[in-house]
Amino acid sequence: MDHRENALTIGRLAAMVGVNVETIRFYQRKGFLREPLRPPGGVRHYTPADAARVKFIKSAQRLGFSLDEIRHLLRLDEGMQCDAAAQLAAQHLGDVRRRLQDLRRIEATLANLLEQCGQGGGKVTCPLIVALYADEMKKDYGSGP
Amino acid sequence: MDHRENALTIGRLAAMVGVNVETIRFYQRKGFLREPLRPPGGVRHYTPADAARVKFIKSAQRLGFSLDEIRHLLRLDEGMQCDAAAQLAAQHLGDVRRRLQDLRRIEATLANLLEQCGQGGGKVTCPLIVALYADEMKKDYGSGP
DNA sequence: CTTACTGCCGTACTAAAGTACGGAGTCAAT
DNA sequence: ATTGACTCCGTACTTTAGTACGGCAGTAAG
Repeated sequence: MDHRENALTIGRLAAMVGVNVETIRFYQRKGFLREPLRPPGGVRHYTPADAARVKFIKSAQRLGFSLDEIRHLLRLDEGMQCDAAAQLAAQHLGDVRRRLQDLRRIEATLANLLEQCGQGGGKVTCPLIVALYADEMKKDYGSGP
Repeated sequence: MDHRENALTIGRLAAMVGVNVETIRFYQRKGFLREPLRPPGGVRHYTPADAARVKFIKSAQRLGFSLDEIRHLLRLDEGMQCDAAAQLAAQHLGDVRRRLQDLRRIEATLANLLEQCGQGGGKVTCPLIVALYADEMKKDYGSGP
């Protein structure tokens, strides 16, 4: 009773979640998706659960998790260990906040530089470039990765 | 009168700016650094200007410019075209702000999720994981790349 | 029956920004 | 003069997240 008409083939699954077919195959190779049921013909067909899983992956990526982190999350999902997931997420939140700080600093610097660029009408040297060269004095190299 | 004692060799330059020797060579291959003076022996030695240039690159990277963008910046530097540099920077500022927005959204979501994780003491399902699965409903796939 | 469309598969390729390696050559000091 | 550290050079490898390619098989329509 598995009328193949509306079977969820790889192509349909891919279209459904908005990814490339190759991406599905890639996830499978990497173990993010289990090998789905495969009736005699050899054509895999997927379940809505598979679609959900891929969507999960994509959602987590949108939240900035790497595939490696997502792999953990999925493992946790299998066991539903809330606290472990929360810990992972907390760690990730820390990362996100650090990146946020960096970006804010960058934004301020760039905006500032651009403002100066606009102002100095008669100056010969570009404040942006000068600032980048000057920046070297204010940073300590060797501490950062 | 180039007493080799304190000549800026590749190793010293690298240590000075806090990068790997191979990175210097890499920059050279990619045209970010000109081939430096090379007295008979074959050992390059660099000038403080080279160090400044590498530091420029690293500073710009800290501001989130890619090497490709930095290449432009450096070309502009050679001609000191302030307005072109400003335009490039403005464009980049736009990028930075977009990334900032994304990150802020991510931060809010994660923080929210974590808060819920802490609250629900007796719940079986993890809000984080559930939310990631649920997230699929709120996003439109197919519009983004 | 032929053409077209999918699906399946392994393999190879992409981009970015380096890192690592192995065999020479060179330099300063012991 | 020989050691040990450093340089030079080209080539190959790394990571992340996929994409692309080319050949073959099964199904559906004309």
